[in-house]
Amino acid sequence: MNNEQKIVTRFAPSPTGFLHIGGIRTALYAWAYAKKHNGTFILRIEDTDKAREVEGSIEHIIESLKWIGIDWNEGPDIGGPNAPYKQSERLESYIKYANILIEKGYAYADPYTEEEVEIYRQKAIEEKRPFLYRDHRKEITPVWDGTQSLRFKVKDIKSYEWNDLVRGKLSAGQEALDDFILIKSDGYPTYNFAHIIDDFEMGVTHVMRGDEFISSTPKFLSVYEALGIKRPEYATLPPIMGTDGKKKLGKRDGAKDFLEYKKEGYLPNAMMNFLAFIGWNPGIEKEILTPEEFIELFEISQIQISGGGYNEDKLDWINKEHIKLLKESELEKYIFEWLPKELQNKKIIPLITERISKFGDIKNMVEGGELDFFYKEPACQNDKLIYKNTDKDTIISNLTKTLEIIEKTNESDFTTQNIKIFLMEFADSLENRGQVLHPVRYALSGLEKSPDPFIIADILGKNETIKRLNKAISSLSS
RNA sequence: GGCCUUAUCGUCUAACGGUUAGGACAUCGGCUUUUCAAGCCGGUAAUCUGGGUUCAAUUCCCAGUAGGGUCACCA
Repeated sequence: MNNEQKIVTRFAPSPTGFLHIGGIRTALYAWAYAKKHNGTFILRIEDTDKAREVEGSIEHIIESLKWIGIDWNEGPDIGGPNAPYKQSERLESYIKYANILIEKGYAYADPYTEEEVEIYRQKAIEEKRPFLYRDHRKEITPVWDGTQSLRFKVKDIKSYEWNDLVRGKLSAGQEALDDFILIKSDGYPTYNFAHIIDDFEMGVTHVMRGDEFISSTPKFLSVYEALGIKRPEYATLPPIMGTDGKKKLGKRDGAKDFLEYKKEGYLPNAMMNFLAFIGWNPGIEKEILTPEEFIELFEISQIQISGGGYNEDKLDWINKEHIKLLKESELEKYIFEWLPKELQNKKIIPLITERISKFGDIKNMVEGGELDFFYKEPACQNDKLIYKNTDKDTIISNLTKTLEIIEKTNESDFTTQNIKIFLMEFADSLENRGQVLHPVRYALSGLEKSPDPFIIADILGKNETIKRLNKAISSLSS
């Protein structure tokens, strides 16, 4: 039954800075597809543009992928049977295939300087027509000595039609075919050439890529034909649009470093879940998926065609749902990472998990200052201690009674549950519970909107609770 | 401008010729309630326009419109 080919996918970023969600999503799909089919997932670094290279990018990229939980079978950090995994270290391969193309008459040294070509290009732009280098071919070209750029020679100018796993039939006009550069004058290959050679040598079977590559596919196809090698399957992913829903998301228009999400306190599994659904949908109603469930459900045929924006509200919701999925120990670890030392108390965990969606992410929640009162004594205003139209003396009396209840409670019985039972018993004896619960809550938190008084008292502890109640009583009495 | 490509609630989407066009997020209302949040229940809300094809179009075809991509010694 298992005579199908081994699936090999890759993610091939260039080290020109950070990765944003678009890049991570491409990696995610390629990874999930390989995982699902027990295939191989390769991380390859496309560092052929030394001018744009940003130091530290590779480490940053690796950190981003690892954080969300994407791992690879072969890569620059771990090696593998097809090493090396940086294009800058694979130059001999490109030269080898470049020479084959020269021999076959499919490549020639560029007789023009960059400036000369640029003049032709500008003219084409002014005349609002596509620029085609092949319109300016020279009869005689120099022998390639590695100092000029090497161009591919299109012999058969035709329209191409090919099948895409996501989009189905795709096509391109003859204008998409041109004598493009294979090897730059600095000796490095262009993406257009290098990725073909690498994918071939590494045995890549499926390429997940953005729609910006549709137009250049005829160029790739013509190289495959010239070399007489088989191309991988293409799966074109839908673009991720910016929050405005219009322009495609890119670094220039504010796409953020993927690691920012880590800094804001999103869970990696939530991010994976969120990203998985931008451009893919399993067609079932379940929307909260663990990585294992995602891999199991993932199908290329269910990748979306049209582009979609992303919705940070939905990310917050997904994150909240994933928080619910955490085991107690994981939850504690996750939350404590974000809390100042003074707040690292097990009792605060339920309070945080139930209120996190108000803030979206945990970083916002902590920095929002809503938890500050736990370790900073609040400043209470007398009039705000009063519940509705209750008279002041009743409030004082209720606070005093509460104080007695608290003082009577043993240290060992001082739990959220017990405090609630004791206080509610008293509150229920009044005409309105708010006449005690409101002033107590405000006295303890100093906030008009806060968690309930029972859990606050529990977290504060008996002594601090007594202290704050006393303060409120004396403030009202004076 | 040429070429390529896309189009369902505000947003992300389901539907693969026949459905009261389904779900989720957001929003609105109700319940609960000491406030906020959470939770539960319910509501509003969509097939871009115009032509075909068909007994029947969200679905297939064509055009228009609007978006996106591409036309680098960037990937």
